[in-house]
Amino acid sequence: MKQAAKVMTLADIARLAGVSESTASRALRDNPVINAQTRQKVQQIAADHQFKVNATARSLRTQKSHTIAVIILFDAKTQQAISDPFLLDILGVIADELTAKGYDMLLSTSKTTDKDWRSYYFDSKRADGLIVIGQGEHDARVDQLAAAGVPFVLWGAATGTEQYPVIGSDNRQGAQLAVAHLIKQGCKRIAFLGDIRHTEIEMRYLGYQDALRAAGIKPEPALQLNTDFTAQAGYLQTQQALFDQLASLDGIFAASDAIAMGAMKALLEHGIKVPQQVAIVGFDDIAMSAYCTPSLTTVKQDTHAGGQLLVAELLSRIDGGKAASQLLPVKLVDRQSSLRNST
Amino acid sequence: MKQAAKVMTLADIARLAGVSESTASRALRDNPVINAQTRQKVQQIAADHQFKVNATARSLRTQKSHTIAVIILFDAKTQQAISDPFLLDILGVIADELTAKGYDMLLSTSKTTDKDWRSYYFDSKRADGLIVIGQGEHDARVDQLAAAGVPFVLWGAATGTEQYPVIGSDNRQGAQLAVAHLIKQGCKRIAFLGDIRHTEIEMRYLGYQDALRAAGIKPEPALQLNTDFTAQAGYLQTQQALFDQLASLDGIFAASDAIAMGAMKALLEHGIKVPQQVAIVGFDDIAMSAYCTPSLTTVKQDTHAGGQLLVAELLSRIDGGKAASQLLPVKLVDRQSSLRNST
DNA sequence: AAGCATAATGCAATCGATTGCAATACGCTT
DNA sequence: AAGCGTATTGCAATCGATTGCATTATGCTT
Repeated sequence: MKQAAKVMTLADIARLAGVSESTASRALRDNPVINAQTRQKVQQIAADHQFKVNATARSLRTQKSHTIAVIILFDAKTQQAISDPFLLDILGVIADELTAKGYDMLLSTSKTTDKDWRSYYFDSKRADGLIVIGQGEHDARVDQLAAAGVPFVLWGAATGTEQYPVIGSDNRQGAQLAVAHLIKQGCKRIAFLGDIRHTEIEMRYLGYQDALRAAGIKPEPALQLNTDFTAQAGYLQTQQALFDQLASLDGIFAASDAIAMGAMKALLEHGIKVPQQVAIVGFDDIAMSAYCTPSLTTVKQDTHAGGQLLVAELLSRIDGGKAASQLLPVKLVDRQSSLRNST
Repeated sequence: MKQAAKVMTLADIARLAGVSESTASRALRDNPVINAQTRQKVQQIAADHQFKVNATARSLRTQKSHTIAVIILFDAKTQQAISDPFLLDILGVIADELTAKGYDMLLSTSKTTDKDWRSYYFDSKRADGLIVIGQGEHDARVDQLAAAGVPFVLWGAATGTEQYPVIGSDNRQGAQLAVAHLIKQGCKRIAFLGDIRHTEIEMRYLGYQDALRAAGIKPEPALQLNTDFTAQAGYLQTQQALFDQLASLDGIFAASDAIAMGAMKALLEHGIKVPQQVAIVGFDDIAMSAYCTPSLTTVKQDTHAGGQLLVAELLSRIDGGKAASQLLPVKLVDRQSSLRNST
């Protein structure tokens, strides 16, 4: 029993059913040109033997692998995305959606994968299409995919100039909501912690500026502090800001919840009361945000809808349809870190 | 340029090199039966055209897909693992290690995948082997893989009775270290928050009991509280414990950092000082643990070594070698949540 | 020059599922 | 019974890379 038995092929199933291989193949696929009785018979025999067709043989013949490659794209110099709960959320949804649609999912990260995605995944028939998560700092490989007409979609921020479908949250509006909320809580001098060299963060910075201007506050460039996507970076950057005598800060908008938590830790360590002295808002609504102390006000991204859309748009594209960029709504989730009871 | 050009095949490369397809194939693989000059010539032409052999054709002929399926196994009724940073850490390492070894990684979750892993992944040649992450509550599919002789390894807790290789941290020792630390900090009555129906957590409970007994403290069954792997479950369970008049609690050992953070939130909300009144230790050392307030004492699992070992053992097995269960060392990382300065 | 050993290469079969088209079977109408 | 139309099935080719074995080429020795 320990020894792997010889794996059955379609030929074995056909023999047991007393039909040819081609009939067995068509019957298994429920092709109506085959008589219903024959179909049922073949399918039963296959089920009895837990038979699955050889996927590689099928892929070679049909020129379709029924596999999607998902690539997590980030900078070699940042460790952020790899442990970001937001990322795992969206990966889980993608995996489940692909499974439901009969596709397998290949996963890799751009950290160690310097290969040409087109030839490696698409031309060599490993995958029928690609989902790229993240934009890094404008990776040329994404442009190459688009130029080559490879079916793919990207999770990130659409600027409107891309030649490929981008799906992502309305970063600009999310940031605007967050900063408007901080202003409403009485904040006058709000720092922005995030790396605007990333398109998504750049859009959040625009929303930050929108909210400031709408309140008649002139944005100060010195309050925009490039920060990697880790709690550690948020902590160190906030410590630096306090040392740099940005002591008149009364608000922080962080480009991610991880950054926000690090910043909050630095503030509390300096005896600064959150939110009374400095209020904080993050972005993502990861599961932990409700359970840190104080709980974190944040902008919620709908990872579920995002994952579903990525899959739906890509499969539409693969099936010959069009894939369009889409902007997902965001929502402010207010919690302790920003609520000053200043009604 | 937008239109996908016809994909080159090995036959095209062979024609350009002026050799047969079999020579081209052998040359591309650097087979020494082919003259070095011929090899170099073929390889150069392939590189000039960014040529990759058709993966499905190769798999069919060689009977090897060079793909590993990674399955995240958890209960349908728990949402835990899907957003656990610990999980993403280990997935990232596995992905990178497999890439480095020339393998692709398929990812799926057991939530929506009820298929027979043997026939779906192994018999149908989608994958050469499997890595299963987690044990859930003794999933029969794992036993079936072992019985069928499918090459796989599992991340979890080894009880010593498994017929397959299990790789995981020394959960028992980790818990023992954590609880011994709490006792050293003066804790007398320590709750255990975790679901012992999971083997890993059961081992942690054994370590918890070991430490209590070593200190001459009799373990109280009422202090073991089944808790799902979420911060929310930790929060609710701790609130319940406080309501149940477990007010004489002075320590909490949580089976994961997420649970610990939820528990800490509940304590702080009740005005209970951490660690002065109740000290807390978690398990995992996720990135956030250092940045919550107070920072969380925890048991560090070496996800990097774990991911590497999972891959190494599985590939050894696939190559005809033996794969052995391995226990990884753990380490207590002490931080604010448990340090009472009670020297 | 002939013979032998070794190096290098190519032919053809193989892997297992699918599918176009031809052949066969069946049912109905005249 | 013959003819026609439709349903059902099977043959054989195909997909593209790999590899066993035969063939050819080359170099060395006698």
